[in-house]
Amino acid sequence: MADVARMAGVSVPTVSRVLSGAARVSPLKRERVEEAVRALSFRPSAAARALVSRRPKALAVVAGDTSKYGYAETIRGIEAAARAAGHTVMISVVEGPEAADADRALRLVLTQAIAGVLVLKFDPPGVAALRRMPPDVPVVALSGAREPGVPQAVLDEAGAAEELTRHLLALGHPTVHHVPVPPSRREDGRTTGWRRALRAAGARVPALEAATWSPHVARETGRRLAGDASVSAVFCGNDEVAMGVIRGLADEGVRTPEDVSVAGFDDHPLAELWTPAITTVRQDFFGLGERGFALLTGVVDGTSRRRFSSERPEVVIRASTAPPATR
Amino acid sequence: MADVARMAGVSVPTVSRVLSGAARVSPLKRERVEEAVRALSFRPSAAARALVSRRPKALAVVAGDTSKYGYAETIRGIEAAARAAGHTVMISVVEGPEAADADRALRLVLTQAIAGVLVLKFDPPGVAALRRMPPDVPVVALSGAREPGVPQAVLDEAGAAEELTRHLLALGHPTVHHVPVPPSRREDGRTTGWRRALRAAGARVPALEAATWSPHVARETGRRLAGDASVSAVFCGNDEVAMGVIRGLADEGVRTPEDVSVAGFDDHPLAELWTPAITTVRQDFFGLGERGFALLTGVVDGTSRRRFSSERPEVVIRASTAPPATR
DNA sequence: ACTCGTGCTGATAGCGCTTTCAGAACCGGG
DNA sequence: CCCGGTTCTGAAAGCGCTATCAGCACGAGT
Repeated sequence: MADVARMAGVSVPTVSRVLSGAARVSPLKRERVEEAVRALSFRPSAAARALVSRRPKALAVVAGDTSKYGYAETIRGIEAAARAAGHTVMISVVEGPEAADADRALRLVLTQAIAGVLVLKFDPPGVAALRRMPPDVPVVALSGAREPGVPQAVLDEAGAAEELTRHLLALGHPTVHHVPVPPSRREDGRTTGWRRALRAAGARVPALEAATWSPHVARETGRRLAGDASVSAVFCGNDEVAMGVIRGLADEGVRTPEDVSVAGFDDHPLAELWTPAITTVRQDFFGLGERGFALLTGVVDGTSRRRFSSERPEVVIRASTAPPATR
Repeated sequence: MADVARMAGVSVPTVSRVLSGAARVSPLKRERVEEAVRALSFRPSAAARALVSRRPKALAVVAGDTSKYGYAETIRGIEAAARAAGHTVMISVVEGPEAADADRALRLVLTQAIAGVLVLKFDPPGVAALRRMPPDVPVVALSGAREPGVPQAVLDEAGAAEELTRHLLALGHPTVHHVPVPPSRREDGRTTGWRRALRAAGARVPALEAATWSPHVARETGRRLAGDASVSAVFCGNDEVAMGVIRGLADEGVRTPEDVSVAGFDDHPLAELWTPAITTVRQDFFGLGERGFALLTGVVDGTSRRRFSSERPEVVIRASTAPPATR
């Protein structure tokens, strides 16, 4: 910066003022400084800037996964919003549900100069990260169900799951089986909504199938379900699980939706292309990420009192759900 | 750090030595410092550290996308390797193929204190980012085809694509049509391999179908292809495109693989679950990310002279390819 | 007893920037 | 022509850490 100042014939603080755009500088000097910056292709050091100015333009995302559809889309939304606001995004993955896993992931980003942290609280590692977060770090959680505590952006999954389950019951299914994804707390919002709908309709509440994120495991579940004549509709924790279940049923000659209806969750980009096209709930993960970022900036600079941002996802009826077979 | 020093009854440099683990400190003082660090839950400032020590433990990933399967997996691999080495990962997305898009994305991370940059050169935005990279920043490119210039970790896509195309020809198909993904350079490695196999076999080289990343666009392509009796085998730029094509063919009553064989690329987690299970090429994107990180650390601290790391993906034959129909 | 390592420790000097703060330059009004 | 009020500018003081170097014990060698 001293080089730039020398070249432009001004002092270092003046260069700083031009670059940060904070204070007023005469047009002449501003012009000269900008020219020198270009000529020397000068890039200010964010490290030095963060060291002195105490409000870094960077944030960290902490998550249990980054490549699964919902996670990846949420991160994409965060990144887009952050980039638009001139913030850099750092990512740290929490490998497992233990406190030690969370500490390892957090240490990496908490030593960086960051304005705050966004935690993807979709699974046990995310919950662990949130629990281990030092109290002095601004944090916003992104999740599928509102909980007291930290500020959070949520997708009201329980409400949508309830509506989707009602849709299946309305088609005439006596009850709806459920293959959950691994819950982040005691019970996933999707499972809660499903249970609520069954209870409200006075339907039998079947035991939960084994929870999984893996479509391959879900395929096994589908095969098993094919042998159970009491199964006429299955609500899956997400679309990938639904794809596995549909495939597993098909392996055993059970057709969807003619013999068994299957519904998913998330509106995965491939859900519409699946055969049959999957009935699901459209989740705006990208928007969730954007809302999370907005919430965090509000928390950090105190411009906003808002601590919650909720959105209700939308049920999308497609071909994988139909009235029960008359068998 | 001064507080810690005071509490432990030592000097600030001694605390620094304990924390960085670089120099020798007497066990007694080390113990006292560690206790004080815990008691005060002291976290050293990475900004100050980077400012003075000049070799930051952070790196940036620049990519045209982050949520598509291959991208997300590669980033996951980078993050895992980086985290294991104590490095923080920053992410910046390049929105479009223009130099201005690249500059915007780069500015964000280049001002941060980073050891280097990993560019995902899978598409035009990635290429633009690479081109706009200042020469003084250590950089490694990750891509599907080796090119002169910067150090890079590659997946030899051309070789694998050639092998896959040969497989289709060996089944008896007179030629193989191709739906490419948008190429990062003049021509994608997958397309090159396909062309090479056709030429070597003396088969007719059909005109390329419209390039796309979108399975929905590919579905349209599939519908169109269904009307073309000369089409008996289709090699798609990736699995998602293959899924779209299969679905489009099915829309028009054309069965896969009985009427038309379809192959994909990447071994997407859902490829095996698709109906029919998709013949594809297994790409180790996670490993690509790991290799990219290793290459970058070698470039940065000069411990390694290696500038390339190449791996040959493996063809996976599944149910979507079969001998041509005798129609 | 005296020198010479050897190991550990602390004072000191920055890293590259922003933030006071005081001074210079200029304006219009009395 | 002097005054207070605006702008603008530069000198100086750090932000929190690490690197350097000198100093201090201590034991071994002469």
